[in-house]
Order: sequence, then structure tokens, then C-alpha cells
Amino acid sequence: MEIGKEIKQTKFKNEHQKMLINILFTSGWLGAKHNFNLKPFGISAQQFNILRILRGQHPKPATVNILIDRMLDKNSNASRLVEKLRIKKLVERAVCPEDRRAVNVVITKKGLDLLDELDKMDNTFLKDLKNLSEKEAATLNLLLDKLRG
Amino acid sequence: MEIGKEIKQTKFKNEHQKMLINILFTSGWLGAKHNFNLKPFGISAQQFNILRILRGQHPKPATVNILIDRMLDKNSNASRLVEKLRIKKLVERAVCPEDRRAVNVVITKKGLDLLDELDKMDNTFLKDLKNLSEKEAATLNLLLDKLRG
DNA sequence: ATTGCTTGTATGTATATACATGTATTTATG
DNA sequence: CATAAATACATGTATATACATACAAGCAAT
Repeated sequence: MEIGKEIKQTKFKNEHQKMLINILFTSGWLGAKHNFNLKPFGISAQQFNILRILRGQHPKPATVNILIDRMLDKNSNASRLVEKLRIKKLVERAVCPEDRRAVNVVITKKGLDLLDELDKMDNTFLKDLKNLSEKEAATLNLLLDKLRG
Repeated sequence: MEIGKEIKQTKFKNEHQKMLINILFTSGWLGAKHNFNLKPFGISAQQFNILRILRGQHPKPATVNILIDRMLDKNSNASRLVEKLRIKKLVERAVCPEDRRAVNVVITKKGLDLLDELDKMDNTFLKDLKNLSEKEAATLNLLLDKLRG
């Protein structure tokens, strides 16, 4: 649905202003879907993000710094998120022996199993996005990349 | 910059998965810029959103319900946001005489003046998005609209 | 008018986020 | 080597958000 109808705003200054609102709105829309899907599994989108980064590294550990660097939302508090995940036994933490300021974080078996389950959900989630063809999705990706410069 | 490099994730299952991450990431990027611009004016993005809706209605009042309906982030707590704005004297509230459950919210002169100032800022903000041409922005808008179905 | 249902808004609470500051460790510099 | 600066992370605090619940006003049927 056209963004103007969606938020009942009839006129925009130009396509760029409309685009700004469109991206923010669409992201909120997607984010809500995302959180809804994750809810039954007891983790937030940011926690999910961290688990995926850790799986990408597995079995190598990642420091908190690496996590911040790769997270979608840089402003999230990686320390606290890791602690939440640790309480749920989805990750383990250990002071890095080479640099005792740093903390090595590793995903656990339980964490990997959770991601496996979520991968199945992910497929049904992505199916929701099939209003766009593979080609259109690729175009959208190019435009977003270009937008960010 | 390509989203993969941005978050150091080398492989994606397909363009749709990449797109999902790309939209969420780009939105976070834009949202941060947006908040940063609003910061000096002492209002949040959601509060700004409400003020703009009210300006669109001006001088007609909007009920809280209308605000929720038109807001970008439906989950925000419109009641509380309105109260924050009222404390700053940017809006006024009055129980609706026709339906005493409802609350009429109107933007004040001070609120309108603030928006005027922000409009100038907005131009410089939009300039940041000029990596895309008007035509590309229009394509992006079409794709996002189509994505949401 | 009474009852029960819906609607519009407010509030309580738990969690999340943003930002500043604190603390330990390492690295750099004289 | 001593000290200052930088780094990695943790924590305090204020604010924001999500969701459930509460509550008053209106509505509909009897």
C-alpha cells in the first residue's frame, strides 16, 4: 500500500522526504513482525542478532567489541544483551587470556539449537516478503546500499 | 556501502534475507540521524511525528485515536507522548464535548514555530539522502510500498 | 433504567535503549 | 620504569517502549 495512504498523509515535499518516511515506517512494520516471531522463543531482535553473529564465528569466540561492530543496532548495549543471553544459557563468557580487558563470548549448544529452530521460522517470515521478486529485492538492496553512501 | 560489508556478514541465503537485514539496518541508520537532528530541539522522533500530524490537521484538533492511527510507530504510547508535548507547551488538550471519552489535541503557536524551525533543518537532513536521484527515490518508494503488500 | 459490551484513553510494570561515567587493563611516551 | 592515554567493558540513570490492565463514557438491547 502506498505510504501516503498508510499514514494518511496526502502530500510530501518530494520523493526524498517520502522515502525517508517510507523507510522508517517499513522498518517499524518489519521490526514488529520480527519481534512477534521471536517472542515465543523468549529473545529480542537484538539478542537474535548477537546469536547469529556468534554462530557465524563458531567455534571461534567473539569479543563484545566485535559484536558491537557487527550489530544492526550499534546503540544497543552489547554487554547487557550478552548477560541476558548468558542467563538463558545461550552463550558463555570468559575473560580473554591474551587481553584481560576483553571478554570472549561463545554460543552454546543450546544457542545453536535455538537458532536451528528459528531458521525454520525465518523461512516462513521471508515468505511474507515475497511480494517482491528476487530481482526487485536485489534492486531494493542496491538502492539502500547506495542511499547510505 | 554494501550491507554485507557494513555488518561484516559475507553470505546471505537470498536477496530477500539480505533485504530484510538491509531495511532494518538502514532504518536504524536513518533513525539515529533523525534523532540526532531533533536532539537540540528537545523532542523525540515520535513527538515530532505527532506535531506534524497535528500541523496537518490545524486548526482542527485530533483525538489520541487519530494520532495513533497516523503515527509511524503504532506501538508508541500516544497518551504519554501528548502529555510530554503538553508539558513543553507545544500542544493543548481538552476533553471532547461531543464524546467525553475522547481528547482533542491541538498544536500551539509555540509548536508551529518549532516545526517551522525544524523544516529548515529537515532540508539539510534530506540533502544527506541525495545519494539517490529523485527517480531512484521514487523507485525505492514503489518497492517499499509493494513489499508491504 | 439496567445490563452488558465496546470504545477512547490512561496508567502500571517490566524491559529496552541512550548516554554518561566508572574501572580495569593495555599501550604509548618520556 | 613511571605515568598518561587509549581501550574494552560494565554500570547508573533517565527516558522510551511494549503490553497488560484499568476505568470512565457511550451504546445497544431489553
